[in-house]
Amino acid sequence: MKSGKKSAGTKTAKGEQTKALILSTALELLQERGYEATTMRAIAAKAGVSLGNAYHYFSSKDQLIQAFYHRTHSDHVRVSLTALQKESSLKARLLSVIRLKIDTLEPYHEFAGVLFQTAADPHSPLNPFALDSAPVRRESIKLFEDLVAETKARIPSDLRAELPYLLWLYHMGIILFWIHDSSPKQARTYRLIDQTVDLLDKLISLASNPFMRPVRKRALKLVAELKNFETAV
Amino acid sequence: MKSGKKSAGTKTAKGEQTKALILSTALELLQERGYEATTMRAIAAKAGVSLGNAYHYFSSKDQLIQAFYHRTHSDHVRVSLTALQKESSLKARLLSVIRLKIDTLEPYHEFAGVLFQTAADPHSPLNPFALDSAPVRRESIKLFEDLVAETKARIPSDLRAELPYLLWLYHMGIILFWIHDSSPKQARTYRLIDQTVDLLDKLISLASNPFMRPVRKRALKLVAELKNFETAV
DNA sequence: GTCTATAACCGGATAGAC
DNA sequence: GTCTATCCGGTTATAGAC
Repeated sequence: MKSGKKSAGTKTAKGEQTKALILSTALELLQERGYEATTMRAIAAKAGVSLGNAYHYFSSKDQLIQAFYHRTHSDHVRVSLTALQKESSLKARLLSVIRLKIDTLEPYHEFAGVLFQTAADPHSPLNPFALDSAPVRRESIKLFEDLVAETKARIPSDLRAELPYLLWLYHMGIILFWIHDSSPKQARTYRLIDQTVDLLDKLISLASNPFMRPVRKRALKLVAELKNFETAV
Repeated sequence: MKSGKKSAGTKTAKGEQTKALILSTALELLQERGYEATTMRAIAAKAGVSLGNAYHYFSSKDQLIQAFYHRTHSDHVRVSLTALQKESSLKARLLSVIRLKIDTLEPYHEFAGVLFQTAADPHSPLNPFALDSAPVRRESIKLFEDLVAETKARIPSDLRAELPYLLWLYHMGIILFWIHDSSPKQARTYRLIDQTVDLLDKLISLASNPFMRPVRKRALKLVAELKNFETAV
């Protein structure tokens, strides 16, 4: 997955319609056949447009995948925000959000691998070491900010500040595991989530302990540096 | 990067030669021009063989990249083993090995991204959640076993058992960072290495403390499970 | 049976006419 | 905004040479 150029702006209502048609067709095919078998030609044909026209709206196959990612991301944020209203403890909140993420992605397990190969690409919006510039990623981390903000757990402010990013990173790790998980209904991933959330909760308490302060300070300084990494080339 | 079929065995001396020629030509071109610009046709042309012949020895462009990875990996193991003879503390040993890894990869920074996009592919030998089956990966972890084995730091045996895998995972993370690092001479990566090794050393001591036993036990059980994950599809 | 070559296929991407 | 024609490069089929 390469960094994407912008897709053509849709200036007219008709264009908007065509674009939406192409995207939904692509999603259907991706779900049915997986990534490789879903050729741009097949998408165009099924959507009843020419190949060239498909490229007019999505400048690459990647753009289509990005668009897919946006969609699942929005879905996830929406259901998560609802769920968060029902939970107050950090642990319960985190558990909900992560489980919902996997629930959201579930229909696309077959081809999700391709999506996250992206994380290794310096230009990807999922790049874990990039500045906050990519909107998807910023939004994605924002969810974890909300998650942390409204919990009343006693967490030192230095840790609290970095926790959203750390949890986002953790969630990326879970997704990576899930991609590889071929157990029935991805049961292993859900088990892993239960166990890791439990552990994380304990580790956060531990790290909040005053006598951990020096190590914590040092670790957090590192994390901040990691994050504010200049990726511009 | 897809999982690779086996390349044709080289049965004759001449074949061996041709194969080596193609590989070294590919490496040159990759270093000169990067991944995309190094087409199979260009490799074949520069090596003075036909396209079909190149494919006889490397059944895909991927295979070529894998072969490259093997080569840098062997280089790294070799220099690391030498370096390890000079260091006894865990911290110094780890620092050497990780720095040398980046040194080894340095000439290929330009196109390394492609290489590690692979890690997200369930069939990749770099897959962090696969069984130990892939030889490259097993060997790769073996280096960290050697690293840990001959250090006399007081580490509880449960942690000691998982430490090689954990350090390998850490080293993969460093590589991921390095791929994204466009600072001059990748200075940021080297700084990150210094800082993280320092921190890891402290964390290992901390985790070795008897009062950490419950958390440690729990975390290690998780790690073992993570690792012995059945990837077969 | 191992090598080597040529020709073709396929799918992502682009150019340019309408 | 839409199309057709074309490029380009990974990959495959296949046939002849050692």
